[in-house]
This record gives sequence, C-alpha cells and structure tokens, in this order.
Amino acid sequence: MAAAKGTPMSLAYIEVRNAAGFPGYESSCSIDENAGRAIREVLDRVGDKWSLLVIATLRGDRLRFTELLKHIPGISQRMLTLTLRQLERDGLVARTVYAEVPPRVEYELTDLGATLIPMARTIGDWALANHPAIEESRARYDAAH
Amino acid sequence: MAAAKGTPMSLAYIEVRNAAGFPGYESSCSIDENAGRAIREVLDRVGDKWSLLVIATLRGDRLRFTELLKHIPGISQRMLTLTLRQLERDGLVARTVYAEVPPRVEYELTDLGATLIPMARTIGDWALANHPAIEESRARYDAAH
DNA sequence: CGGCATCCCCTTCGATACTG
DNA sequence: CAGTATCGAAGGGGATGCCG
Repeated sequence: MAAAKGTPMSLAYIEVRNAAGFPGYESSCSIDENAGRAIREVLDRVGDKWSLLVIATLRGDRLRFTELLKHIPGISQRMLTLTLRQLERDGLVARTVYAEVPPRVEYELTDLGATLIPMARTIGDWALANHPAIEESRARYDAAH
Repeated sequence: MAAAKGTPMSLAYIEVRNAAGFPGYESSCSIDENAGRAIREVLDRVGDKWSLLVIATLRGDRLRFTELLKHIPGISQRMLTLTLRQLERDGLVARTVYAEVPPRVEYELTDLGATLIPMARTIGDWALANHPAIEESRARYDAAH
C-alpha cells in the first residue's frame, strides 16, 4: 500500500497487475482519481512559475520581501506577493511582520515547507542534468516537422 | 559544484555562503539565472496539468492512445494528444505507428523519459503524504481571512 | 518597505465537431 | 482508432500606479 498513513484513500478504478507501488498507482494500469487530484493540486502549487524557486531560495533562511525579490531573477513584485500568499495559505511558508517603521516582513519555510526541499532538489538535479538533452530533442523534432 | 557533468553553466550572481549544493544554488542566497531557466522549463513541461500523469501511467508499459485515455481519468482527447506531442518533442516519450487498419499507435517512455520516474515518484509520495495537511492549512487560512 | 488594485495580453484547457 | 480544427471561457502573469 502506497497510501499515506491515515489517509483514507478510496482506491477505486484499480486493476492490480503490479504492486510495485507507484504512489497512487497500485496497478501498472489505471490511476486512482484521488491520487490524481492530489498530485495535480500539488503540482498546481509547486509547478507554477515561481513557487519552487521561492522555496529553494528560502531553504534554511529567513528573508525579507525585498531580499527575495533580488535573489530571484525575473520575478515581479506582484508575482512574488501572490506566490508567497499561496505558499502561506498552504502552510508551506511562514510570514512574520515586525511593527516597525519602515515595515519589515520576513519569510521562512515552515516544517511542512521544509519537507519540500528533497523534492525540489530532485527536480532541480533532473532539470540541470537533462535540460540540454531536452533542448537537443526539441531542435531535432522541430527540424523534422 | 552541483552543475551537471559537462554542462557549461555560467554561475554568475552567486555569493558563496553555503556550498551544500542545492542544484543551481551554490549559495544560500542568489539563484543562478541559467539554473532558474532550466528548472522552470522542466516544470513548464512536467508541471502542466497532465504530463506527469501520462508519464506515470506509461512507466514500464507500451500503451495505445485509447488505453491512455481510459487510464487517466478526466483527460480529454485533445489534451492527451497535445501532451503526448510535447513529450515526444522533448524526447521523453516514443511514438510508434503501425500501418494497419484500423490504425494502431503505441506510446512508451524513452530512456530519458524513464529517468523521470524517480522524480515523479518523489512528487507523488509527497503529494499523497502532505495533501491533507495542505487542505487543513487552507481551511484555517480561509477561515481567518 | 511591502504591499494591493487595475488593466490587459496571452496561454491553457475543455467542448464539440469533423477526418483519414 | 487516432487524431485535427475551431471556438470560447478561465486564469496566469506582466506593467503600472497608488497606499499605509
């Protein structure tokens, strides 16, 4: 069983041909609807344009809004705000406001957010290692079509 | 150095404070622009609505178009086509056409695509394990705002 | 400093219909 | 069976401006 501890997953739609246990796939065949939803909801958060970059930048640090802005090339003020709000809402990032003048706001990963680091690292490693191969493949495909 | 073997990454923008080696982050501070691009391009592919689900469904199998359609709940014909074309263009999925009547087309992961399995598994595990916590956090946040 | 509000473009995606 | 074509809604995301 790949279902998380305590998670009441109704694993319908499953034809067991392979119990190797890809999460959400008890078979090599059909996909569990709940698992699909969970995976897509996580990807909707972490797979958007900036979330993972924000998380990676925050790993092990408390950073102010402006610091994040400087350290993530290309992000706009608006998108940093929106991304941080989403991450805060999901309990992945903690926001601390200091009642000072001028105002100071610091962001850091929560414990839950910190568990994303290995995942982010896996994605980052894969991206750096295989991005060139993908670029080549695209060039070949485009040339042939 | 976390840069992939042979990858000529110009690691500018980097202030070395921590050599722990998060991919693309030689410091705990600034982010390398190329690494950011690579990560975002990979996420643009794998982080879209269906790609990861298609990849996970194809792991270890050769499947026909209609089979994929049946095994991925909620995907439309159009989106399956588009997703498969993108994955094929990026060299992650191989498409084989059999000149028969009626036509038969089979899809399978390439070697490059297969290297995505551990990443997909990491994401899926995390999603299944932490999705409930995220839902709770959202409910709390929404109640307080 | 750290936002939020507005405007607007562009892409993504679903529904539907048609085809070799 | 395995697509392609077209349409339209939704929303992601950039630029800019205002505010406590």
